[in-house]
Amino acid sequence: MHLEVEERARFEAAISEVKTLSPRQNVLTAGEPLDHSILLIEGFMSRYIDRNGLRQLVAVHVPGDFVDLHAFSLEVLDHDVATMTAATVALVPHSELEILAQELPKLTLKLRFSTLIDAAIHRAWLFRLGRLNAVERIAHFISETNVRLMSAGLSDGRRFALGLIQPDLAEICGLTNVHIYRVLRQLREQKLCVFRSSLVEILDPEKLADQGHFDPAYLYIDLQSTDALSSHQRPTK
Amino acid sequence: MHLEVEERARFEAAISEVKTLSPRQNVLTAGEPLDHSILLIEGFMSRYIDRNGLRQLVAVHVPGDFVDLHAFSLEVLDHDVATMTAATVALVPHSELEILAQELPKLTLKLRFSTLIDAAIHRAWLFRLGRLNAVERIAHFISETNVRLMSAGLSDGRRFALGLIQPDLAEICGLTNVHIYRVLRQLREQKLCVFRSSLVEILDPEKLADQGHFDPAYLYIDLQSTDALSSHQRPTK
DNA sequence: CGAACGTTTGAGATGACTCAAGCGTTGTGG
DNA sequence: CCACAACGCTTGAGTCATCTCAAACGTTCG
Repeated sequence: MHLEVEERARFEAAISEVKTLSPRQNVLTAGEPLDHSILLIEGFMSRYIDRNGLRQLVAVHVPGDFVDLHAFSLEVLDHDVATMTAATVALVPHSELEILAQELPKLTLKLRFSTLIDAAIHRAWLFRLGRLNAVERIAHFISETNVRLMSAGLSDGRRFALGLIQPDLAEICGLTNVHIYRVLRQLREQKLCVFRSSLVEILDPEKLADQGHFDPAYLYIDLQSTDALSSHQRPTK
Repeated sequence: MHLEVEERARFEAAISEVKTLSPRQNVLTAGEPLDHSILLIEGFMSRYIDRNGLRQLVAVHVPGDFVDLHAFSLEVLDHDVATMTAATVALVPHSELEILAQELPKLTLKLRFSTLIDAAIHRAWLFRLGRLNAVERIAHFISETNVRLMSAGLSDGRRFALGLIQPDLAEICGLTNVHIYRVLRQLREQKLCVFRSSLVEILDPEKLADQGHFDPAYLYIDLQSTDALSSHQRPTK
């Protein structure tokens, strides 16, 4: 998200606390009332639905993402939030967000835009789960994550660090972890990409994207320019 | 969505055109720039992703829903929009929405709230596709639709009209239409529900919801009160 | 050093798919 | 108004992708 100098300053002043979180830690639980939102500064976090022990990830967050900005309006979340790796987060009280909203309408537009991107990513995940087979799902996820991390300055387009393990991929792609292993082996043998727990290496980004029917348009990222915090193309309105 | 008298009047004044659409008609195409949003007044509409001929529905809209309010900020959609049945829609120019946003901040909050519900429904669909089997997916979808239609005053909790055919269910649930038939037969034989193209009859709503691991919390509907337009619980902020 | 957990591998089961065909219904044009 | 085409529904047989269960091995962490 591209912020003007003043916006950034005001936004940073609104942060009530910066916290370090340990890996694999539950952070928020569905149904809890919330009075602040979380900005992810470093590390990876996830949002997931857990019903009767059936766990499905609905989002993976990379540095620069607001993890639960939607809680500002919804007040209560319909899902849980957890860290995947160790993480640094900034807490922003909803009361401060309300003040910011009134004083900096352009910033509000940018924040709203980011919740809409979040929804667009949900839709891409729906396509992935509904219409792609196992190999294609993984290829799609890795391609998507690669683009998002490039935009955050955390991937060079071929290699990036990711704190995910095979059971995570299973919960993301609606598969079992045993099957994830077989799919990863296949991607390795096809020389498309190598997934080693904490490091992903994409050998052929274009073929991988093809295999996953991936087109980054829905991320609304201006691939020409990136900035440190994360760089969803800014709304022109 | 609950609107105050003034809000409703101003909102209705913002409508530039009311249109009747024929069934099974494409209305918007991904990538097209948009300068207005669509409010569905009567009938059913869908949003779907089509990549290389693979079609996946990402949303079904019922009367009272804004179909593409997110286009107001995104400007371009990442998916297509179509009618499922004959439909009546109201067009609201984005320029008018912008004026409304400035003059009626509370209305803006309500509109934003409705886009967040939209995202919450996406997440429930992710759970459905990622973690439920065929019978459970259909049970979940029918239970969800029942609650949404009750809230719109279009279901009594046991019967409702729906313009969907079996291939639609297939594209919603990530299954093939042949398999949809077998699942529907099973639901019929289990005396849970009967789906007859244009009429859905739920014989045991509670068991059906159980079967689909369905909990309506994510719809943020106040099930005590309903109103004609649609009645997402209004944000208190 | 042991426990917990992730990874790797195999064998067998099964849910959903594919292909194929007949039937019913709807809409349309002659 | 009838004939036909298009499309949805129903059914069966066979295939295949993914799951389940089980077990061994490696790694990390306390």
